[in-house]
Amino acid sequence: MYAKVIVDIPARPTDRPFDYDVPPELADCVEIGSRVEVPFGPRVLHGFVVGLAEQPPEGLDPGKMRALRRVLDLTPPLTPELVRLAAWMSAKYLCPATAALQVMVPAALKAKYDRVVVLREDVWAQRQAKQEQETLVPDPLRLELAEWLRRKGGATAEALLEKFPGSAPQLKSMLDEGVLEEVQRVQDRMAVKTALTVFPLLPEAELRAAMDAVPARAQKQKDVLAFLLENGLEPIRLSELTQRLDITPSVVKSAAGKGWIELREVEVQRDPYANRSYKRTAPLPLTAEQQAVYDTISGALDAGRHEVFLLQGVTGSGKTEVYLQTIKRCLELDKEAIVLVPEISLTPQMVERFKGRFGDDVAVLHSRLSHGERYDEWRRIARREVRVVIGARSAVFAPFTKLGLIIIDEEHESSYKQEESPKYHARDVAIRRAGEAGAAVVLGSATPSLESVFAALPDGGSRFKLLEMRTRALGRPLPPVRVVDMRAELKGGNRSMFSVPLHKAIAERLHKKEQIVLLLNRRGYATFVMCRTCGYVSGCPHCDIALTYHQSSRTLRCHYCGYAERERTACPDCGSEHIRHFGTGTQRVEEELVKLFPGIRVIRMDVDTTTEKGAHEKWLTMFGNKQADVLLGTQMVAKGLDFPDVTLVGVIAADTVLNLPDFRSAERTFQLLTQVAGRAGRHVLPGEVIVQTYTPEHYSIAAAAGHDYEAFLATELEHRRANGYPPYSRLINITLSHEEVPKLLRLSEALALKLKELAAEARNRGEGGAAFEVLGPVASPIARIKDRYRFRCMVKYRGDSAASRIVRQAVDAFAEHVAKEKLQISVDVDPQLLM
DNA sequence: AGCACGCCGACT
DNA sequence: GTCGGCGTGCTC
Repeated sequence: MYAKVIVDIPARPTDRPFDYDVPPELADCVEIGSRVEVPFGPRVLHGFVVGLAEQPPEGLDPGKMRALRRVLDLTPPLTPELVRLAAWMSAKYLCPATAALQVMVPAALKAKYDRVVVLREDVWAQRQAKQEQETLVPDPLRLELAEWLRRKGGATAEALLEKFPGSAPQLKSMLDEGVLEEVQRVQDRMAVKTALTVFPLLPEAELRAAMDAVPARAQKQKDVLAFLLENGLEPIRLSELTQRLDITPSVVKSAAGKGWIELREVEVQRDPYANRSYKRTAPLPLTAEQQAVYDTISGALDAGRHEVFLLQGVTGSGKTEVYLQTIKRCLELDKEAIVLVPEISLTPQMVERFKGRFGDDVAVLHSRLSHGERYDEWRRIARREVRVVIGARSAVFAPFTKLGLIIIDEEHESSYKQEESPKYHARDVAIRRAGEAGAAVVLGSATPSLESVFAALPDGGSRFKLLEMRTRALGRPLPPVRVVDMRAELKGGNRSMFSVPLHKAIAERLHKKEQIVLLLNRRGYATFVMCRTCGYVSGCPHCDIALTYHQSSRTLRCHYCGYAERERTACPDCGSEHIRHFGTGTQRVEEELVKLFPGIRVIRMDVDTTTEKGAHEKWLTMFGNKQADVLLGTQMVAKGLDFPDVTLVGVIAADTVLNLPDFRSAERTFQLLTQVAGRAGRHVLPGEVIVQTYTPEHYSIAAAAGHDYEAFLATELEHRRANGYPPYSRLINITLSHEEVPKLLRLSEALALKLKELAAEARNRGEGGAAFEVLGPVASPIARIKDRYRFRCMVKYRGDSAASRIVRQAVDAFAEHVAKEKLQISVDVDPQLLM
């Protein structure tokens, strides 16, 4: 048997399958999706099997073929379906196939390569003999070194030098002589957690007899046997047994020595939710609107039909309940379901609802899990122990085989796009995967992305089916939104960051002991340092970007290259001491709140206060317990929170995002305002929203204030159409970088030309490439990172997928420049951030 | 991506 | 004469 293997070198020349001979003893356990260890040139690598054949591959000298060394897992971590999905991703997002495969498995399965020094015993023995013959005095350090390495079986050079300081010359000479050899070792990071478990060895009658024969002075051992008999001879964890009987492990070990029981290492799972119990909840009765939506989706589920539903429901319309019941239907059909939520809304509140409804049938995947925990959750999925997965972006790759439904909550969220390679969009991957599996997709949002809404319109080909829920489930009206013109406030002499109406509303809520959510809509939430005398801003010497201030270490750091410097007390340009860091903004708001309302209790949520693990949860719980009056934060307070006593939502400055040079800025502003407005008055108490802005007339702000998605949509679609932006076109961003500007400019222009040529050729052959436009090259918004200058070409196209192919051809044509002239090219298909 | 192979300058 | 610089080419 022969296998095609993608090796884990994410580079262009190795981005293709390599053929290997499968030795007969491995033939039974190699499958498509298996992780294998293969020889590759002088090295040993990990790879994924993507093809199997009985016949040797054609066109390859059979003498060149080498054999798989081993199969790394008992069962393949990927299904053939996921392997096909990876191939599609590789073609669509122009990433190496191995990058797509790797992103599908937990990090614990990623190979870690390290170089270790090992002793060549044969060569060493030879040298020893020769030295003895020549009666030379051996170097004691060499002897020690060799002996240590023999015992340890190898060590990294660093570990060796740490153990034997000053042994560098010996190390070097021994390597030169071939006594020591440096080899590459592959490490499996997968660590299965085990626990010692007690197993009875004898059948019941014999065990009982043994117990009766235990002498009185071994009372504790007797207790152990009694306990096991009482519990029907069930194996039990050693830790639990010692705890229950209040004995030490030595008691159990003695008993094991008598041959009554045995202790074995048994794999256990780290269940991060093990110590919590969830109250089981029953489905709630659906409103007529919810019922209609449910019926439509379950129609597709029952028929096993692939269909994409766009569920647009106002905030508070009860989308989650519809999800839960739809999943239930899916499970009744013996199919599996994936739920994607933005990382930020994967809160305990959300997890609780799913655990409460489906209990142990749910696995939760999110970034707060440790590698080990994540791996364990993933294994529960792979082993078919759960049928529902809820998680962030990468949960779309859950290794299910009977997938019936994928739900994407808050589908407009930009966090579904991965910003590192592979730069995939979970929504598009989900639709592709569901298409192949015959599964339904539900995209839920109160403020769907323009792309998705367009896909539901006849103009967009009616690829999605629109389902609407226009009323809130608890019958509460959407809260009134009051827009305050900050220009007028300024004219009226109010220079504070709180307008008169907001100030008054806060005071009122404090008086009534109701709660307030304040949003400071600041992008990047970065703090930078500026001189108030000359305007100097501390920038990174290697990148064209301002340094950000890190309070914990009192340093200025670059987010792009990691450069760091100490906080300054004087301006390096003019020497002035009026240099200060401009806080997150939330800090300043907090200060002013405390000044204006003495005694006010504020919880501030921003990067400074939420980096610690579990901090998020802690603050929200405190707020939920009414230990604070105000929850003040950045975007993170806008999502998914549900606190009954919140009756006021204030937006300090609505237009900060609006002024960014990105065609999606109006869309983002509208979405954010709508989301945050939805936090108010969700329960009995009526809510109110106050939005402060310098551009109250902007349609995104006006429409959000009127809860009028249609109005926003109409204006925005027209705007996009007029400018040829998505959804009326699609984009591919190609960033080139080089250390020298002239060369970079020349190569960028050559690439743009090549793209145009290839598009023209494709058009002539009738293979697509229509409406394929190349914009640029222009300098990237961040014109330099890590001392490399950056230019970008934007490809704007309509319709089919030929564009990815054309871009790939162009990039391939530049492979030589990449290799020889240190040019770097990075491609982002469907970019979400143009910055 | 690594690593080997291979071809030209400053040293015992 | 040799050691070693890193350019280029290959890995089933």
